[in-house]
Amino acid sequence: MIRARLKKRIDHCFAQGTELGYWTEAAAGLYAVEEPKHAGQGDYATNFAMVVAGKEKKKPREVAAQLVELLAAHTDLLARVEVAGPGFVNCFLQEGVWQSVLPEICTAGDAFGKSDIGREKKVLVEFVSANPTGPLSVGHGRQAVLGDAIARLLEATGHLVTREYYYNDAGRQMRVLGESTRARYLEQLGLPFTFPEDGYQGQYIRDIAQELISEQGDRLKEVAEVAPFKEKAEQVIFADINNTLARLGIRFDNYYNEHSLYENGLVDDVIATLRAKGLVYDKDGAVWFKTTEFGMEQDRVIVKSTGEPTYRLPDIAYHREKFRRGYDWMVNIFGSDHIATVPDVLAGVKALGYDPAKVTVVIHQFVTLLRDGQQVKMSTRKANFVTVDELLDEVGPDVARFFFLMRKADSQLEFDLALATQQSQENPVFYVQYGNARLASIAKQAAAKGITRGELAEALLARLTTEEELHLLKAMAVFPALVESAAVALEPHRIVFFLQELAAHFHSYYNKHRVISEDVDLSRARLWLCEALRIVIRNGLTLIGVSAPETM
RNA sequence: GCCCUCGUAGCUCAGGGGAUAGAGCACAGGAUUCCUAAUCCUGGAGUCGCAGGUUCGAUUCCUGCCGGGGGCACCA
Repeated sequence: MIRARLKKRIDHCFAQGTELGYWTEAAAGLYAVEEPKHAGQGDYATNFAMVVAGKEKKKPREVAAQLVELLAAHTDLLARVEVAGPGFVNCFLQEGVWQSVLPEICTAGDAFGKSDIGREKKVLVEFVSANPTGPLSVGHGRQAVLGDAIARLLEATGHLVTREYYYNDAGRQMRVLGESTRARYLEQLGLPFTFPEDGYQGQYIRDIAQELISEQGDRLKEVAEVAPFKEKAEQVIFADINNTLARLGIRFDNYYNEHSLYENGLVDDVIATLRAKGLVYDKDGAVWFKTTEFGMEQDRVIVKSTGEPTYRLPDIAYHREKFRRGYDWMVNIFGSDHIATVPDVLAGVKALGYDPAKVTVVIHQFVTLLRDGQQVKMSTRKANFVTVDELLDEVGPDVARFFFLMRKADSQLEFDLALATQQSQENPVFYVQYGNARLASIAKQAAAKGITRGELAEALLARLTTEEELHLLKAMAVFPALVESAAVALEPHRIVFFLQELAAHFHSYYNKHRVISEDVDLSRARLWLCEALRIVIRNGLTLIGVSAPETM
């Protein structure tokens, strides 16, 4: 917020300079105002002179001098301006500027960090989308938390968000699930059975079979259809998945069933539409989509010679429905194993006359799980995977969420169970939460001693002048811009890193300075500082769906 | 073979066209008569995978190579 203020002034100087003939408008919008890495280089620095000099073929130092001259009129904001290094202009703010962030934060409260840059754009965030064939694995967990945090960021920045779970309960996978369940059912009744070659081997299938036996007895032993087994399994597993998601604090607005696309003729309609456009042809008994028309190496089958569609076709139909439902932006969270489906679907969208640029796919890499220092290889079929439920039993939702968001989506995430469980008191999430608890405790202590913050307008915020206090004020001032950039980039890990840094600044401050002292004015100013910190930490934690306990 | 992605401190990872590349863990030492020690302070640690190119300036962008992961089906 302070940076934006300074940027405006520099933009103004740029315009003045063009009028004065110092430079042309060639460098408009190309220079930046940023925070220097090192102390002594000012509160902010701009590469203005280097960028302008590059365009004008001038010497950066000369341009810098001209900018300094123009900035001299802004003594209300700037105390001092220096030219440094190859031509950086370092800006030192007037005292009191940083303190002005406190009233903004404290007045905004829960709203601090929120914005309306989304302009009520309708966004569909699709994530998890696991078919109900088994419990959610740790990999799904990462996706669930990532998707939900992205949705929270978008909501905080003024987007109208729908969280959607796309699933299919009609495909081959589900048939195998039903057959697996029937096999276990017969097995547990002591009857002859054949377990499907690629069946689901998890214990949960046995549990479902047992449930069927206690509900139905052996009444299903002669049933030829797989339907009753499949339906039972689906119902139990979906309930389980939803329960897991609820434990993570994740709730979907909509579950979209792939099967409904067939029932409503939407899949056939895609073929018909593409065929009418000449983008589909028959070969070897299959139906092909001319993806080569969209820059791909080969055409793709969308209906197999058996008459069954491939996954691409309903995926394309589904995405068309997203457009038809009126979304302005579609965000898909996929695991890296689904990366290959993306170009096909985007080509389909384009072929149907919609703008693929409105679809953003966030690909996240796998979770590598370490148990006892050894990597656990996971496979859904063989059921030797760690479920999100098991993880939650061990570490709880706050730790799980925080850990899943500690890495950017592009990076593989190493989840060390030994670290997350046995040494949980050393987890970074507690470090941040402890900061919040300390802040709450300080407020309580102050109240117990009869010291209140008093009116914000009357607080002597100018008393906040220590290096640590200025660090904290600067850090908090960045928060709204951080939330915006994290939302636009769909990168919630930035919030996690910010929180860790802010908490570190606060813990350090706490150990060096006393908030509550004999100096009542100073105490009050510092209590307001703490109040602002509490707001920022809590708002940040809320963005990633982690709780902010007041005692620990 | 082709496509995507990653390669930064002993380990796990941030960062990213600019001025001296950061954090946590681990390791060593220290801090509490006082607001929660789940905290803090001090210390060492790096050819930013390799080689070219673009640029006033590259760890960051481009190309190639090497290495890890994922994907290239009439599986999803």
